[in-house]
Amino acid sequence: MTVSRVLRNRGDVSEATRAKVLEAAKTLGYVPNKIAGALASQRVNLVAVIIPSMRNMVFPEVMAGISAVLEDTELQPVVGVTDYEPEKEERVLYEMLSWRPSGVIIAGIEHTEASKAMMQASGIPVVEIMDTDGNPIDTAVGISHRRAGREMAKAILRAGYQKIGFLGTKMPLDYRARKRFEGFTEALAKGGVEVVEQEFYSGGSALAKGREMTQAILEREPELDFLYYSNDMIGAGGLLYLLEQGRDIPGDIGLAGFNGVELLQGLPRKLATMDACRAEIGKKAAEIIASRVNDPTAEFEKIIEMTPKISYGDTLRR
Amino acid sequence: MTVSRVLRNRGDVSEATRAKVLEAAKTLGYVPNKIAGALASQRVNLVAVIIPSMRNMVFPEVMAGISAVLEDTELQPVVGVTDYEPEKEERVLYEMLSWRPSGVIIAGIEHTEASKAMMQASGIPVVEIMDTDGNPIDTAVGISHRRAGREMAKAILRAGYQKIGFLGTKMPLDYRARKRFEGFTEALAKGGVEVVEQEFYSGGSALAKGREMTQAILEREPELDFLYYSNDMIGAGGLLYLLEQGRDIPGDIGLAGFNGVELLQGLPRKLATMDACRAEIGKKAAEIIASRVNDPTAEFEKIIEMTPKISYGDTLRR
DNA sequence: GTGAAAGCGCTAACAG
DNA sequence: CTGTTAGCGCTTTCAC
Repeated sequence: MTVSRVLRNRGDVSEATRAKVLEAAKTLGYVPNKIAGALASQRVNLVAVIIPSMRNMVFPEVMAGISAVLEDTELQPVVGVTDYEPEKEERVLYEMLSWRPSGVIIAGIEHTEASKAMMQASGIPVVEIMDTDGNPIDTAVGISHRRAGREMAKAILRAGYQKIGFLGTKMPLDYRARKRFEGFTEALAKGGVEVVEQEFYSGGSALAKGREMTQAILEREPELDFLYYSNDMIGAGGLLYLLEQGRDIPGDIGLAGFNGVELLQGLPRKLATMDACRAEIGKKAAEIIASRVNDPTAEFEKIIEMTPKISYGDTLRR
Repeated sequence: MTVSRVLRNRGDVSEATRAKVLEAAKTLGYVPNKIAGALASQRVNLVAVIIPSMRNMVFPEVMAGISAVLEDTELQPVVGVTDYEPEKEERVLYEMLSWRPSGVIIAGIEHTEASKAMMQASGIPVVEIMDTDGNPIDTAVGISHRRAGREMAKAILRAGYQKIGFLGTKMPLDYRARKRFEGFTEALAKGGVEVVEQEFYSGGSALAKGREMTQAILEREPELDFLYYSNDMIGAGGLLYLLEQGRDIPGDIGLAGFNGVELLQGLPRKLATMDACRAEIGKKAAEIIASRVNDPTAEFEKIIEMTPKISYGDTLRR
């Protein structure tokens, strides 16, 4: 009836009735039932955002980019977390799709067959973010992690480091970290250099783990002159440790991480790193969803690759 | 019809038909429409979780506690972010309630009148978390920040520090930080000590800001012998700065933060802090929601106050 | 400008 | 065990 029209500012309603309705709604604490609304109108202004974790620094920033863009639209993000588990991703996706969102933004480009089928069948725009090394279902926005690893390797070679160590997470399902490592070793190999020693961790405070791992790897292989960390947090731990040891950085030994986290600004030395373009990725992904929701017939690119830049900081010679 | 029954494992269905339905559903990539289901059954297995920010370390941990508990139930968390703005909280709440969730978990105990009215009128369990200094709508689970401030002040007095500086965020709407500060000054006053100097910041990398602020406050007031930070991140920045300056900690100058973030484990010295019981709060809040959803008539406590413990670390004399 | 009627895709309750 | 029926609270469409 008329009430519905007022609450949605649609159609012509006289000022008088309009005011009356608003008044009544407020005093009653009335909140319209979107479930019924969505069922009737076949429209849900929700965008499913599916990410592996909230504790990674990376994803809150992506979320911020998404929120900033969607804020100016009718759309709202709803997040689901997968803990890096493909089956959980599948469950979360199923759950979210059953609410018939207007679009999906999902981290990564690797998914189970069932997940891919669901997204394909959903008929809504799907944007896979963070990684462009693969075949997107619909659109992918991100960086090439393989390339990121290669670029870092080249910078290290240019600087003349020779005995390289790699420190990372023990996560078989972190495809992006793995791709970086692959690109890294591949480019080093081209320069005739190889990764001499590796160290992996899981769980615990990343900063503390970074210390421990750095100590451990150097005990096993004291001759290392460069340490490449799979994320900035463990890199920062390593940096702190080496400074305490009085090592000459970046002369005697160089360091680099990955991500460009804000935290690094406050460290005694700036860790070399590579920006993962998190906020831009979120922004772009949200823009794509928004525009395709408004105009489902519009053309769109399949892959949008951002170019991360190396930041040399104080731990990597030029 | 029967399809509905098998998809929900309800009622008796023969194995034969059951298998057939499942088969068909899978090949078609069929995802049931929860919107219609919710409308018909008047049940929505969603719990609205409303928090100020995702970038605060604090809230991801609370979320983890909530998720861990809800994982074992039918319920699912859906998060909304308010950016510490009361009107945004109001909008987010309205939006979420319009989807008729089974319960609400909301950070803080201060809300606009409209927000309170909505929650009251919703008729669903509401748990206000993080803060117990105030009048909960329904149930509150958290710590008393006023008390937390007092406890820290007492520890500082016991240790004999005399000239205290306070460093915090420029956030008029961070009620919890303010309550801590109030409790802090109040308890100091009882010991005949007062906060000699203050410094506030907003925006930027907390670690870097902690450095700058510490330098600034000590330039203005070099005699300070204790610095109380409103969060661990700026405290960590201050710690790093003072170590570089070669200051004797905690002899010459003491430091303390607030929150007990994991990051602190990896610093050169352990910053004194006070645990905010984040994971426990999330867990307890989710348990309350879960039990009240299962049995709406059950009795429940209005306020559940946790007791944070001081961790002296290496920056506060005993 | 406002009301009335149909129906969105399910679930619940009841028949068969 | 399986089919039928009547809504859930809105939006949409069409009359008034």
